[in-house]
Amino acid sequence: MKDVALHAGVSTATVSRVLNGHAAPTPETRERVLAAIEELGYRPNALARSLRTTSTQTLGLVISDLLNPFFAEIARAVEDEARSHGYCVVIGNADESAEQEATYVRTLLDRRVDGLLLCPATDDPSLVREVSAGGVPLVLLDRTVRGATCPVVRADGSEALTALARRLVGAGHSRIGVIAGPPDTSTGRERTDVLTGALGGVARVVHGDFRQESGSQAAAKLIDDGVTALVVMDNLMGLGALGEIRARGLQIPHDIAFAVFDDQPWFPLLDPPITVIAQPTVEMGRAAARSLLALINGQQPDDVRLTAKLVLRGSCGEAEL
Amino acid sequence: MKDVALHAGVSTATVSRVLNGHAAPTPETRERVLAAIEELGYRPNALARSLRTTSTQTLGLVISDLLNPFFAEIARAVEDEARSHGYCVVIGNADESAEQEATYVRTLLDRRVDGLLLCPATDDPSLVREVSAGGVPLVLLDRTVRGATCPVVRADGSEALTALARRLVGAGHSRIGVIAGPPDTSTGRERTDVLTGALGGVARVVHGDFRQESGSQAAAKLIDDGVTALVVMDNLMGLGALGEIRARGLQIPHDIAFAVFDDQPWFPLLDPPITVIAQPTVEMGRAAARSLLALINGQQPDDVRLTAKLVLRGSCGEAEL
DNA sequence: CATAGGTGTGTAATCGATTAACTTCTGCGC
DNA sequence: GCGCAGAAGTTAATCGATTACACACCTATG
Repeated sequence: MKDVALHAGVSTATVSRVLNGHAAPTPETRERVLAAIEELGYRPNALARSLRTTSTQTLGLVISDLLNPFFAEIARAVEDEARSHGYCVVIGNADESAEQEATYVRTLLDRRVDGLLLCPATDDPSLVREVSAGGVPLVLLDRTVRGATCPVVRADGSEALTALARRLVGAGHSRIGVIAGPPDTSTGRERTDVLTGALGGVARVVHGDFRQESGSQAAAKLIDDGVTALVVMDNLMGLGALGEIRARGLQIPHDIAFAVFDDQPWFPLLDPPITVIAQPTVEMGRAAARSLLALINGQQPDDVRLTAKLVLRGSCGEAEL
Repeated sequence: MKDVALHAGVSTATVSRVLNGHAAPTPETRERVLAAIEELGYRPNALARSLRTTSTQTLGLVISDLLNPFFAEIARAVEDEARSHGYCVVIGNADESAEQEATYVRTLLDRRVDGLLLCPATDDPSLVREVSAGGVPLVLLDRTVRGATCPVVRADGSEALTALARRLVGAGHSRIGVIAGPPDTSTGRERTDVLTGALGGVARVVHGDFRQESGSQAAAKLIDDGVTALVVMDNLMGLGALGEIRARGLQIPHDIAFAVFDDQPWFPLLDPPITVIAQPTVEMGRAAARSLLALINGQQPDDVRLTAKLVLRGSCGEAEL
């Protein structure tokens, strides 16, 4: 920057003003400075700027698994929305581990992100408190924690789950397997509670860890237990469960009815296509980014609750109804 | 930091020395400083540190599409490897657009990443030159550009493609559709060249843009053209092509043989399971990160060329052979 | 007992920007 | 011709770290 100033025969202050579109400089001076910048191929150092202004124009996003298309889609949406407001997004992969999550959150805070979007790995509120204590704007996404005091953006699947339960029971299933998420995540618990509530006594619940492998294991257990329908609470576990069903040569929906929470582009391609509860991932990501930006600008955004929708495709024997 | 120094009754220099595990401080001083840090909940400002040291301990990764599981997996691997060496990764989403790619690259450079990993959207070398001119370590991943002078990490599918071609021709197909990537990407061209070369005159090539929609359109065109086999050069286009095949009620492999470049976890679940050429994504990501770190440390890593493997599953009528 | 050599700390310059406060210059009114 | 307002630009402090150099103190040595 000093070089540019020298080259243009002005002071660094003037260069800075030109760069930031500030009040003062004469059109003529401005030209000279821009020419010098061009000629020297100068690019301002974002670190120095941020240090001075205490604003990095960056949001942090900590998710539990980049490989899960659900989170990938959310990340993409967050990024789009952020970019359209001049912000960058730094993504952190917690790998469903509370420790890694904490590590990432601290790293991001150390780098002075202007705000943080978090999909908490567990419902333990201590990390959230730590962030809030540091005064950094925080929005929770997809999952919440106990006694959260910050805005939360999530999808509400109650209606869809209830409708699904009604359908399964109506179709005569009297032993229905539920592959749930970890009981220490809000989504793991809430979805399961709603579904088992709606199913009455016919539900058999096994908890997985939101990963493919746990899906197949849980499916194996439930099938051995004689269930005639399987509802899986996450797409990766759904993938695992499907594998197990295939491996055993069971026919969907004849031998077993099947449904998954969270849609995937390839679900319609299976035979039969998979019935799902689809979450509005893009809207969730955008809404979360918007809430965070509002928070950064000193506003107090409300919680956002979007509704997930039941999409009937055939894997629960809809044709037969 | 000044507060910590005051609190511990030492100078900021000493605090810094304790923080960085430097030679000097007495165990006793060290204790006092650590206690003060603890008490005040002090965390060093990474921006200031980076400004001073000109090292951010951060790698930039610019990929063309986070929603493509292929890139998501690579990103994940890069991140793992980087983290294990104490580096963070900032991911940028170019959306298969050269402009956005350039924007992201510049943003990352402005933030002074220590090195850059790039999956170039086109084979135009100007952006690569720009980065190199800035003296920032750069490694290309998955794709290369014309006259690249930096290390490149990619998967070689020649053998697999040749084997696949032999199989299809051997099975009697005389009109084989190829859905290729954009001709201005190195992978788009090279894979297609190898395959069409091995197929002789029976290939019908349509170029897509690595997105689902273009896959269905290309498939429609080729099927109308009467092909009896379809090879798709990327998993997203493969998804689109599959959709088109299903929509037309065609049976794989009876009515049409089908294969995809790049494996996906759900391909084995289809009926029949999809024959693919599997790329070693995780190894690609790790290797790229390692090459970049080597470059940062002043070494001169070689290009890395991993081999993609043909996985026969049935969608090309393997059972009948 | 002066002197050299080590140790542990402190002082202050530095990284590259932003910006408050100040200087200079121009033009205008009386 | 003097004073003064307002515009254009400069000087220098600042953000929060790192680190070269200086300094004080201590011990071993000739």
